[in-house]
Amino acid sequence: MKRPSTSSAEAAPAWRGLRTGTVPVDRRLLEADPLDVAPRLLGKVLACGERSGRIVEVEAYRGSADPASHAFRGQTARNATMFGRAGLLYVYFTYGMHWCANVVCGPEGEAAAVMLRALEPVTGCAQMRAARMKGGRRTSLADRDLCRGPANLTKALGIDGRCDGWDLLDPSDALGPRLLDGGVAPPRRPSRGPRVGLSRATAEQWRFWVAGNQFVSGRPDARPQGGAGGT
DNA sequence: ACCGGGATGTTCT
DNA sequence: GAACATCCCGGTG
Repeated sequence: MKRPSTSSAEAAPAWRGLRTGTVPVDRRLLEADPLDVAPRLLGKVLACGERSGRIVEVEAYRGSADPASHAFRGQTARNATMFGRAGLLYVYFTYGMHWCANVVCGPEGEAAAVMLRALEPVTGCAQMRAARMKGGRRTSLADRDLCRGPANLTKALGIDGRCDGWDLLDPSDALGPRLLDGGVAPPRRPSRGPRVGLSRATAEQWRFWVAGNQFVSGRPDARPQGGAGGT
């Protein structure tokens, strides 16, 4: 028999199988420019109840300096959380049916956030799958697709508008959404490119992801760094 | 593989 | 009234 010995095409992430970790992310890490925060969130863990996943893809939104940001034209009822302290969860509703989750960063009073676009599931896959398939017509869902895409990951973790403004770094809360540091260093050289789904500021390369990771949304890395050799 | 469109409702012009 | 930080399905090569 020919067993698929998928060698290079499906290289497993370095942190596969590592523990989730229980230490909240240091808030000081988030009190910086979202362009610096975004790549440093790669490898951190977003958890909600028993469900958790490693962050593998993010986008930076730079508030008043960013025409594509919800906060570009100032504060409104929807984006108020973006102006809060670093570490809050900004959740908004879009396209009439989807929720998207962001980690607020920067100094309080300044609107800045990092949108979470994809997670690599770590725990609670069964719950995630149940949440994703609820109300849908799907009959199966691969682990790889559980938290792939910003709206998919919120649905998988059960995050919605009720979570807007939640403090992700509150160690006393083990049921709501939280941001954990499992001691895994972010990739030394993350991939980056334009943000997805925008009509403004399309030249900015403010999307960051773990190179070659299978759980990133969109198409996998066409070229995993220096792949000029093989076929 | 790639592209096009529909679902669905809040937000802002 | 248009746009929207999306997703899924079905059509076509």
